[in-house]
Amino acid sequence: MPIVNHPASIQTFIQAIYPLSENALQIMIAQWELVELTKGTILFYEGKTASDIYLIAQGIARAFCYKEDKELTFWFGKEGDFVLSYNSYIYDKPGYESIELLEDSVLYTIGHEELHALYQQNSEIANWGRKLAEQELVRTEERFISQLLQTATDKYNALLEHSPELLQRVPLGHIASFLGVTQVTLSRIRKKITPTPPSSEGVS
Amino acid sequence: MPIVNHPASIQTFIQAIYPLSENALQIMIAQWELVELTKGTILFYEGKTASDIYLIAQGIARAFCYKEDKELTFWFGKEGDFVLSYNSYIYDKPGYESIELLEDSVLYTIGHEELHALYQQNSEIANWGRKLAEQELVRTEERFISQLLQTATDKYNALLEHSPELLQRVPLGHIASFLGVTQVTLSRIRKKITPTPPSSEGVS
DNA sequence: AAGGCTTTTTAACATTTGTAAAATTATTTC
DNA sequence: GAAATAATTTTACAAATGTTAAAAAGCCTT
Repeated sequence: MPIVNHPASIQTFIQAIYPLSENALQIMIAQWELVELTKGTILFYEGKTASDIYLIAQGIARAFCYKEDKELTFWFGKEGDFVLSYNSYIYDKPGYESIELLEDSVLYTIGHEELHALYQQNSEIANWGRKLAEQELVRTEERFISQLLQTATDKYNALLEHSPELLQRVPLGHIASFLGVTQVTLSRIRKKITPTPPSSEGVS
Repeated sequence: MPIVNHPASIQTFIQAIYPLSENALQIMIAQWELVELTKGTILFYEGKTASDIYLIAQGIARAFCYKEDKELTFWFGKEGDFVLSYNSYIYDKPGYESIELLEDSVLYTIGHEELHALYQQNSEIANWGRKLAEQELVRTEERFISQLLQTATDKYNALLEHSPELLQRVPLGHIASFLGVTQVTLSRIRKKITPTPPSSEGVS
């Protein structure tokens, strides 16, 4: 049984970054390949140099690195997100993070060389690549700022509001490290927010 | 008296991002304008929408935002760095930060519209813009990761090693907030690192 | 070089978060 | 549906950092 019946088409995801003409779009999508990968698959290994880029059509992924021997999750990607190790890709050097699928997933993929060739050959696609990097930059900067400005409680509430489904799909240990606290602290936060889980009796 | 006698030329700074052909380079630099601005000048105001981009030829700047009523410095720029509020520029919305010159400075500047027009008209410049965003992304991501992985002591030592001049040019209050701690904590860190400032007597 | 301003350090205390281990709750597997 | 496994919460204590205020050191300016 396929993981999804009707994943959003790759066109939709690509056009969401920066609109391309029909011609540029066709050149672009011809280079992407559909793959289905299972939960637990590592898309990118720490210490390796990036070679492939992914686009998530269905599924969820996380990027993490190690502090001492604890895993630190610092990024989640879901449908419509592009997956690559920018630090490895830009400087063509070993990356410091691993990227793992947290669900059975459907992805589109393209090699770095192929994408780079498209950037050189088509100026619309070059501008598409600029927009992708710019959007990713702003997302990263906003996370960085929120790390500075917001308490873990603030950030947990923001998650509750903007990505409630993430809390359903991802173990709390990963969420805690994403918020920059231990799981114990996250538990304390959750307890404060839901003061006493109301007993089911007496609730109409 | 000019602030500098021989600032590095704009060509050098632009080519450092991504090499342009002589033709593209000329198109590019024709649009940039030289300005001298004094210490304390605000290049970008929180709440405003970005309109100009700067390149620092000589000087130093910081980006900061407010947490309650304390200033939080989260970025420093020096010679060769480009200055813009990406979050405001990308989505054409009010930015959350202000950017201030910490020294009398020499800068090159261009309007967003002009640069955007160059991206559309010249594919080399579009790829230049992609590279700029990608490099900025990696810098931001690396700072974000170091915030997660490193203690304030680690980060201070890294500053000492990689940007010792920054510590000379910038007040410690700004450095402390850049490292994500209070100035009191930074003082404690410095005390540990330089256990007892050796008295000048007896030192040959 | 004396006074006034700013920057940096120190002190004492309160608060928060981390650590490690146990207890509880959910989920899976047979 | 009982046992086994994994995930989450709780507890008690230790360690690190923040807060507020005062002291010390640096620096301009006259």
